[in-house]
Amino acid sequence: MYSFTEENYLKTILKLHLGGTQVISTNVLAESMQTKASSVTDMIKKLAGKKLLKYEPYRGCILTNLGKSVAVSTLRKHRLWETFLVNTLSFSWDEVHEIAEQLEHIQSDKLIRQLDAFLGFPKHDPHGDPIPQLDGKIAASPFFTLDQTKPQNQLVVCGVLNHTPDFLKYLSKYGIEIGSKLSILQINAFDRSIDLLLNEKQQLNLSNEVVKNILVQFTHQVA
Amino acid sequence: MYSFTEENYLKTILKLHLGGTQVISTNVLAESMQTKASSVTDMIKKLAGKKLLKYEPYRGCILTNLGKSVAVSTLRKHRLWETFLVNTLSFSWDEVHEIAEQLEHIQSDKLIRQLDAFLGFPKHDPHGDPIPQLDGKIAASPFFTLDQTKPQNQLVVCGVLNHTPDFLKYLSKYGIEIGSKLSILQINAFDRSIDLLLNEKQQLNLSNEVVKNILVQFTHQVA
DNA sequence: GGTCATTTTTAGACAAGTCTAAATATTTTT
DNA sequence: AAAAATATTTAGACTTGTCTAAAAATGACC
Repeated sequence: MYSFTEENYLKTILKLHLGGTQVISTNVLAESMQTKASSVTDMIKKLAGKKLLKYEPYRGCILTNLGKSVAVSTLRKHRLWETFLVNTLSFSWDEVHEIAEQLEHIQSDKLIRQLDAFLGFPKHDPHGDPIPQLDGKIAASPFFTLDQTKPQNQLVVCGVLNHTPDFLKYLSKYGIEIGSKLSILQINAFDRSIDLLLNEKQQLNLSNEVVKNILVQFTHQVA
Repeated sequence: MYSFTEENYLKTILKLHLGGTQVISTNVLAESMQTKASSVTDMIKKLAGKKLLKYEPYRGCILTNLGKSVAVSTLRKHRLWETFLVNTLSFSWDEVHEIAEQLEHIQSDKLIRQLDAFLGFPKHDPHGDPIPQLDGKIAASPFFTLDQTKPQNQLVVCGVLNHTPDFLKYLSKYGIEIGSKLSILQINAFDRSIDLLLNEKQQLNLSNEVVKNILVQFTHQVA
């Protein structure tokens, strides 16, 4: 129905919308897509022609409901495939993004329905991001970032905001993964780093840069 | 590494080779690829330039070892994905070809290794075709077509030669599937149709056209 | 409100893969 | 072995998505 490239543009615009931007400028989109502004202008015109987004020259673009539904569906496929790769094929969370970028474009509604059922209708992907449901609804994340915590909080790691392999490998090195238990010992005001106890045995200090990118929730809640 | 289109050409040429043709002519390839001869000439030149096949103008082409290894790898991916769709995601054997045509182009060696392991290193896909192994070896099929049988033979259905949804649905209608047991009652000389007993209870007559496209082996052997 | 810097669009070109129509080889027929 | 039929290749054009370089619009500053 839509090409790989069209789906990638729509997905990127959706992510920028979800990140809080109403109107997406050509340059911002070019940056996100790792391409040139002139290429973006061409593609935006094409997508506007297909009623997938609204475009005002020199102003930027906004997804239409149609465009949003295509983008959400692509995001749903991406996150389901990531879940499959980690849960079923034993990949680690830093290896799956590239492969899911390819798999998300496979065309078959039944394939995705069956995959969803096989995985047990998961609510979150391996990075803790919510998986859009069939009706297009994207649950608000019940998680918050570790830099919003207080001393003595008992937390569980639920996801990350930075998905780069470098960051994910850094966490793996310290044994931090989805489900890891964190007890906050102290928040250091001068550099906003956090001292904590990992899984009730290992004491660690994490920099603010790391802490900002870790999603957590309180221990008593259930994912 | 290679584009979807390049992989599809190589895979199609390999299938024609496996069907017994040494040198593949432009028109035959155009027919198989559902495209025009002029397009085939262009692509063949390109593939020859990449050392994937040998091409003599007006004569035809033959895969090189390099081209063969790419084609076999694509065929391996195709058949592993078909197995996954049927065994894991509950698809029926007439629904999987189209989806596997897309999935076979996903680029990740690790993905295929993990998928193979998850499926338990299957030897045959859901149509009974051998799955090429990692080293590139394609097992000769131990199966023969049902029209080569004799009365009183006890057989098991192992695959089909015709993969069209129409044919597969026809078989499904009579309850014939991989593993079905067939007892040959009589071979009718005038139309070469066969009377047989399906799964020890249902008597059937199958036309020669159908019988030619069903792969079987003797009951005592193990797939 | 005019000048300057920035952002965005346009114009023209390129690569991949396809097509039609015309030209050229090859094979078959006589 | 020449004529006719068939197979194959070439030439030129089209589509999708990209790029560079130049032109135009926008916004900021004084």
